[in-house]
Amino acid sequence: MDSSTIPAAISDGVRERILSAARAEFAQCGFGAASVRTIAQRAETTAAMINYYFGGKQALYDTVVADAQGRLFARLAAAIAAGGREGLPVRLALAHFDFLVEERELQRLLLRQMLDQGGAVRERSEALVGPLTRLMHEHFGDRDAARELAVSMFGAISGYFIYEPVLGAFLGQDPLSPERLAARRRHIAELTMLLERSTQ
Amino acid sequence: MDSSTIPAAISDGVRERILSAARAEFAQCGFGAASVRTIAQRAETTAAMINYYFGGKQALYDTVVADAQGRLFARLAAAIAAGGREGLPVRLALAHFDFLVEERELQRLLLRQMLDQGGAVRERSEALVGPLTRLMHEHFGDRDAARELAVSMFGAISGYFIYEPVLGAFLGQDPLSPERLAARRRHIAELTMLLERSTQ
DNA sequence: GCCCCTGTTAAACACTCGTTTAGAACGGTT
DNA sequence: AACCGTTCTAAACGAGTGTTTAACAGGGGC
Repeated sequence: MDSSTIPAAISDGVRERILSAARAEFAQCGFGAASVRTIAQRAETTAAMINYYFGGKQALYDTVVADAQGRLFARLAAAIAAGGREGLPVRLALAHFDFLVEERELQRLLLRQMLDQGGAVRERSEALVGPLTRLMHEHFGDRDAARELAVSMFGAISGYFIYEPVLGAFLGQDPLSPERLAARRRHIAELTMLLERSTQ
Repeated sequence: MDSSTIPAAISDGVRERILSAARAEFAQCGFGAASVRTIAQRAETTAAMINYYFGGKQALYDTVVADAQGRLFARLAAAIAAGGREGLPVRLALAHFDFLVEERELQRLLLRQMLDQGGAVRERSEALVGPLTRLMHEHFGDRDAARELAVSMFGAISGYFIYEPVLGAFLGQDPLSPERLAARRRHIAELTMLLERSTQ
């Protein structure tokens, strides 16, 4: 919610306002249910401006999604580049976790993209997953067990946020409170180290 | 895809045809992007029949979602009721895994529901999560570590299917092939036992 | 002065949406 | 026979969809 109003007031470039409004709206409603008029209203413009700057609803969506994918990948790449072999799994896991905490909007966006256009994601995923996979192989080899564990860790990390609406009843407290997030972060780090040891 | 055509041919009750067409369409497109006319076409009827039998698009959606939630919960409850304390975590994990393998459509449906109407899910989750949580507490006590691990396991299991479009590039093979699914199932069981031991 | 280009607006376009309505067909009851 | 409720169809309704269009400002170059 903040990300559509506050940045809109700071930078008053129409293109940027549309982009951040679209990010919020697409994340909230998905591509099909989002309306260009609503996006324009959030960006304090008219719908025609969206076509003027981006060429159409689909092109705007593609821009927003590519941007989000790039941001997530940059975060993970930075975690890999940060240090040596030591503690890399924990760095990767925590980078993913922190990304999801700070950019919950982008997670919704990318999740929806996976649900809506799984096929399109499959085609483009080579460019995104390829480099990350290669870097992982440099560090861990290409053992099946390591790959399997990596999938489990990514699922465990993002699952906490995906199932957040249901976790309140399960955990007995707000899953997104600072204390809860800190506890979850510790758990993720410990779990990663435990699993790392188990493959050695 | 099959679930909309084959069952429609078997049972030719209009109400049932609409239900299974709606399940497929809502899972594929989400509530907002799905169209009652498309659903009617899949069910070989007219859109007016949807209002005649269900009262409207929203009511049809609610029916479909409640049915899906009930099916998932029944599966998990059966896994809990199946035996004693011994091996319960593994039974629960594998029940969840098998549910997702057999009913991928329902997973998409419930995932979308969580994304689209997180608030509504939060309200209704007590009825769904409550009994399951109570049963878990009977078996594991209400230690924080056990709850945290349960969340991780649910995430790891469902994450495999959520990220399926991307996993092909990461794993180097079709994530949904029978051999791959069998390997993943073994991994889930081993992982669950490993984590169970770690909390004792 | 005039002209061109960029940014912006409001109106209109054709279309789809969910829902409502009037009426027809049908089987069963009286 | 006439009547009834149920099931279904086809058409229409108003609202909202993405996109296009024509007109309009305003600044810089000639």
